[in-house]
Amino acid sequence: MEKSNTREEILEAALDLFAVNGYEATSISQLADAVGIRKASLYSHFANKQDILDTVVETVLKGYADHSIFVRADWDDPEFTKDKTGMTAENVAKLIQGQMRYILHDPHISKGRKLLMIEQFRNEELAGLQTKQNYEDVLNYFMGMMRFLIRQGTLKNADTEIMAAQFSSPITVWINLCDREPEREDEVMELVRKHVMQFFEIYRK
Amino acid sequence: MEKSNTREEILEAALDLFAVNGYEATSISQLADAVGIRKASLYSHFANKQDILDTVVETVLKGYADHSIFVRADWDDPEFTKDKTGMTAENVAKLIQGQMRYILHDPHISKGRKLLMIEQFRNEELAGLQTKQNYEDVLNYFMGMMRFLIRQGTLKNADTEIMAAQFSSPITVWINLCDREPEREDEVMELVRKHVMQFFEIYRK
DNA sequence: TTATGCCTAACGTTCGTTCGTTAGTCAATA
DNA sequence: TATTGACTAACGAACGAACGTTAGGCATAA
Repeated sequence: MEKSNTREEILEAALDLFAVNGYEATSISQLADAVGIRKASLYSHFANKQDILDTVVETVLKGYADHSIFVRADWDDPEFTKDKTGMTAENVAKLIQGQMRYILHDPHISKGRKLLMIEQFRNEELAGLQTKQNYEDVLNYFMGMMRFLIRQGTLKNADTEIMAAQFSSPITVWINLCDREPEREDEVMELVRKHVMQFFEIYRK
Repeated sequence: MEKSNTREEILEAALDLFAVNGYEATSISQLADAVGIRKASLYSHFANKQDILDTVVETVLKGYADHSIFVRADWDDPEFTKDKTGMTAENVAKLIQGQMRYILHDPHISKGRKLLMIEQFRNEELAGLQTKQNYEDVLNYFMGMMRFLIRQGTLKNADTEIMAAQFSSPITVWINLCDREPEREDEVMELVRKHVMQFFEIYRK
């Protein structure tokens, strides 16, 4: 018989449901139905409902730490930036669009993001995670990028924290829009292109 | 005997609870406890739980239509802009800070905003409201402002939709941050000041 | 044999909702 | 002025359904 992976299926279904309905509004029965087992069987894998949420969050967190674009980049490391010499407006626009497509469509990332959004006012731990992942890490990443582009002579010198906020915030807002209305992705991608082009224009040295 | 306003107290408490826990995760008993009556008494005022949500949303919507800064402004109307001649970077920064303080602290507005945020993936009607109120109306307002500032000769000519997105998105992101971590409001207000100053600088004609 | 994974059944609690009752208000009527 | 009846808003009690959780049984695999 195949090795059972029910535990992973439960976590998968839990993330699915929590990301749309939230933790409290998702019932053990719904979750069991989604997995295709009886609800009592869930307790062969987890101590209780809270344990499922904790494990889901842990998994999301680990996936983020392992795969996030934003925490792994180090714009002060020559090794990281050695293939970043052709950072024209067009290329950066394409880069950003690619990163957006990835974080919009990767199932774990997008559901994790929605979960944090939904639970941010009820769960203090998740509120902190939301600030770190979708604000501070993003801001830091783009601050590094701005410093690099200034150092390169592509952009003029200015407060990099503000530059990073002005560059990244429209993207953050548009990602949220796509999470809500996925059919607007093409429209948003065109806006992103225009945004990046115009940003490079106005900050051009 | 005093005229009873239990119905309004229920709606008040419902908005309170829905904005933090969401609709499904808020129980009729919690709501009754918050108001200080028995849960059966709620049914003297509303047909059922859904009716309470509908009325809350209706109320929030009406309050928004009546008081929103963003839908009432018409930057093409001379009557509206006649006292807007002194729109220097400093003055706009102060204006924005004032508007932010208002929408951050007005109880109805802030709770309504949180409710939309929490319910945006579950409730299609509220998803549409979220897009309209916190994206499209805001963008339109600032597009009008940008057109005005270009017409005045304060800012250089550029795609006003992108300008408005670049101007408003950091503000949107920071409002969300303050909703989650209110103690960072002062820090955010300083960022807003810097953002507006730098925006006027880079787009200066 | 032991351990695992899923099952059925049942637990006590809470859910949203309905019912009938009661006390108080108000206007019309006698 | 006093009596009546309609109306309202609150109540306690109870409903069936769903909640999260536990216990015990029964296969299969190690």
